[in-house]
Amino acid sequence: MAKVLLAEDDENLGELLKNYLNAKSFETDLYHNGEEAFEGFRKEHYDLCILDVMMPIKDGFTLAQEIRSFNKVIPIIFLTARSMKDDVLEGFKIGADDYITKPFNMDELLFRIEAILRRVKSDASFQPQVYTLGKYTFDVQKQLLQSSDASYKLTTKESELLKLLCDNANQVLERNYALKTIWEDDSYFNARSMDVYITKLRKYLKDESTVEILNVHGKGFKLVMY
Amino acid sequence: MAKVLLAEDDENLGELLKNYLNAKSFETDLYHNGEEAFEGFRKEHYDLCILDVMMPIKDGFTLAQEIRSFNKVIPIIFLTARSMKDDVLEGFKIGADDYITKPFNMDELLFRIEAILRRVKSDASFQPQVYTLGKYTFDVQKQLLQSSDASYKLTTKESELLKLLCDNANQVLERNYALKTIWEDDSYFNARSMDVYITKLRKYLKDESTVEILNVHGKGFKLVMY
DNA sequence: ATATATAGTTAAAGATTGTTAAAGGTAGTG
DNA sequence: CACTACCTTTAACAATCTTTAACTATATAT
Repeated sequence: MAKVLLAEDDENLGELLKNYLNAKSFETDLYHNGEEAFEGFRKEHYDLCILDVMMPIKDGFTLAQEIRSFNKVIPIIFLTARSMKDDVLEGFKIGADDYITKPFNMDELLFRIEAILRRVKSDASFQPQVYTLGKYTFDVQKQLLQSSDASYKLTTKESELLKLLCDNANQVLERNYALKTIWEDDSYFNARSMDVYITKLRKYLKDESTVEILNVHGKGFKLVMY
Repeated sequence: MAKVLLAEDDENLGELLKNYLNAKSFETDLYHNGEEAFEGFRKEHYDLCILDVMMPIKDGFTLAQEIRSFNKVIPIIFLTARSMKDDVLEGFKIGADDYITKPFNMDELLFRIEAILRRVKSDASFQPQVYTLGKYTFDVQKQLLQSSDASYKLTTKESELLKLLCDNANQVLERNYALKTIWEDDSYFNARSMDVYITKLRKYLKDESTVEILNVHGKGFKLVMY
């Protein structure tokens, strides 16, 4: 069950799409402009974004840029009425995964959504994702954190949390976002559980002084690397 | 528009990849062994390297090592045969960013390339912000204020406020602006809280006479440096 | 000069986070 | 099923960070 963020200012088209996607068992939230959509993105956890390019207050490209600054991997599909090529290129520079030109067949959109999710999923399960943390390398698939001195087999939660921190290196990883991504819901106890895992991760990294997990009071955590 | 160095001894696969990447608007140069590739690396500027591990004359790992000795940040992706397992780890110690196992889907390779370039770009846009305050240096990311005599780990709020003061060094940092930036809203209590933090910052800086936080009555504060 | 608003300082209260250990769950094995 | 090993959550308490409160000092205006 994937959660979809839909940003579309046209009320009719928006509702139509939302209902269609819900019927196809994508839990879809509709926002009517870029600003609303970004707020929603920060508060909830989504697996995929569908953004209209032309929207009031904040356009789709700007929105995508902001979303990318918080999440480098979430798939983004643009809806564009214009078939202008330059705009499309602009979108891909920001890190879009696909675009679809209005008017379009909804089945076609569905097909593309499924294709992208399939690719991302198979990619994630097949492709090694490896981060460098000072002297350590962190292999997400293998859940392995190792240096020449030490090698730690991480648990699922440890690994998921460290991956999120790495994805947001040198920026604040917000508590709520992490909780909704890893724990599904942000409750008091899950938040405490997360704190316990932060302690565990800090222990693993304690002998690498160039990597540190800082707390940002009331907001979340920040993985800083020098 | 990114330039890609591709080192692959298999003529068919090499040309196929080159054409594919060119079509995806990556300007790709193909080299047929490690030695050629290294010469090319020295002559041209590339944004990313894709290296086959098994190549005649000079293998991919050795090549990567040489490339790394000249450039510590350029992303390197290895192409490896499926059988290799421990060898792959060897590659990461040299500083590879990712590896992909043959046979692979070209779309998946493209996805990895884009993901890595996105990451590198956002890393590059992150420049460590360090201010000099007399004998102190203030590292915003690390939230660290240190001199040869003392080192203070700043809290989030202390750090945010000091950063704003530094950004507005020798000019007035207005109360309302600071409150709205750091505390989200300017209320009586937040203003008082800010005053408390000004006191804290002054304490940290008290033994550095060339730096001072002045009050501008009714307006805000000014960080003056001589 | 005196009143009033603004700022300085310190300490306590309140909120969040850090840490450790025990309890509860889950998956594998004999 | 019982046993084990490991992972995750809950609980309890300590430490730290932020806000509030109270009191003092200074600046500005009447």
